Amino acid sequence: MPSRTDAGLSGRRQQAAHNDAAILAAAREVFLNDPRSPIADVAKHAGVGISALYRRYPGKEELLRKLCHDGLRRYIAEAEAALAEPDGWAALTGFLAGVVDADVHSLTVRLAGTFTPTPDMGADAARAGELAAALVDRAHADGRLRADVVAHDLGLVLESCAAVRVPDAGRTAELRRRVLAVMVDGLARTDGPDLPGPPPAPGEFSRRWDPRS
Amino acid sequence: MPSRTDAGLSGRRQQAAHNDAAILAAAREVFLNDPRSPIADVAKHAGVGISALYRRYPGKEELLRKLCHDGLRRYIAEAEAALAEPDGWAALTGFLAGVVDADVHSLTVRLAGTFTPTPDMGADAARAGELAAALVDRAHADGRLRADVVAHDLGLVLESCAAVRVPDAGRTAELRRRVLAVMVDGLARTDGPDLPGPPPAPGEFSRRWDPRS
DNA sequence: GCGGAGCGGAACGATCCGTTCCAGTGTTAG
DNA sequence: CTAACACTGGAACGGATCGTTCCGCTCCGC
Repeated sequence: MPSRTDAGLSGRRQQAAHNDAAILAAAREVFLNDPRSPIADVAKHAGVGISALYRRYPGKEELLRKLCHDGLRRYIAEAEAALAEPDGWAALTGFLAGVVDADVHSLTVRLAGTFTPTPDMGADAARAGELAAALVDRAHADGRLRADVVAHDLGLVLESCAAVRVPDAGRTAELRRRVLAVMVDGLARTDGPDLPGPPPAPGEFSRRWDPRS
Repeated sequence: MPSRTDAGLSGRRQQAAHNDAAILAAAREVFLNDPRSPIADVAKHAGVGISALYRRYPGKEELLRKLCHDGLRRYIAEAEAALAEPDGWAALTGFLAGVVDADVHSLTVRLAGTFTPTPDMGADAARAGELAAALVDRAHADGRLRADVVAHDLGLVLESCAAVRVPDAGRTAELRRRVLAVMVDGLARTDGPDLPGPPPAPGEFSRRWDPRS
């Protein structure tokens, strides 16, 4: 065995490790573009055959689950990193920008429903919710966040930003930043009237993670 | 023949007229929920058989085209109605609210690409673009609209709002209004920094209407 | 040199969906 | 009153799609 870690491999093993990454990257790109894409498109996009894919994942569902769970973990990581920021308002806006840039919400939202979630994912989703609530609380404490904004409004904001999509990925990121800037300024307005309608309820967006149906 | 108009019919003709409306309403609901729904779902949802559908439309594509074109016409009507408003800012916000409430953007955007557009639709799309530009110009003239907002930013806003979707249609409308309120306040901010990134270019969103591919 | 891990891609079977077709039914013209 | 017939519901068909399996090949690693 060449080494104890996966680094510094050569020959066949190196190609396998490369394919690992290529398949995941291709899957992200393809399924982000259209969650119902055939699995063959992922293989083609990764420049590998279908076998290389089925060697790593038992089926399509497992691949989607992994992609989605990775996105959820990234969401949590962004939230934790943001909470390290001392300024509550900067933490919140930085978190939103990070999640939007990483295209995490597309990953989790657009893929949800295409597979049956695991209990693990439910737990992570719960943790993500707590972190988001903490970010909102801190922003409120700073007095910079519109008073009647609740934690679940973040889901609304992220979903809205994720909807922006053009063929070019880089351009998509730019346009999303633009939309986010508008929304952040809207969230920052503290002298305006109350937001209309009942705020989003907990179940309205997180139901996707219930391990059923 | 019972009458010269379609009003006041009876018997079989009345049922036919009723089916006309039921099919269109069902198609709107079903295809809005998922543009790739099978045509049989539309018939089931309308409480009619598949024949009733094929009697009215030569195929699925024509139905989608009609739905989409209707949405586009509604967009134009909303814009024209808004332009009658003397206050430029109220015209713009009223237009946005009208389009969001009517779920027009979902209708046009989510259905685009599922059929080949007609030249007529291209012309209407161009007119819609002109009206949107006029609304933005007037809001700018009032000094209430953020300076670096361009006409095509409206597409961004509408697309973002249309992304909000929960199983219940009424609740969806409420949540969209909430998101729109945030964005409108963001658009109203005139003392902030410039919006990031190059603004949306004309072709980036209207390409859908080109009668090709 | 050899065993086998890893691979590419053809083949298969199931499912889905648009469209066609046919038999039934109530209406309306004469 | 009755004979067309406009309209309908839904079964049946054929084509397309897609997830998965399988087979033969290559080339690393011992």
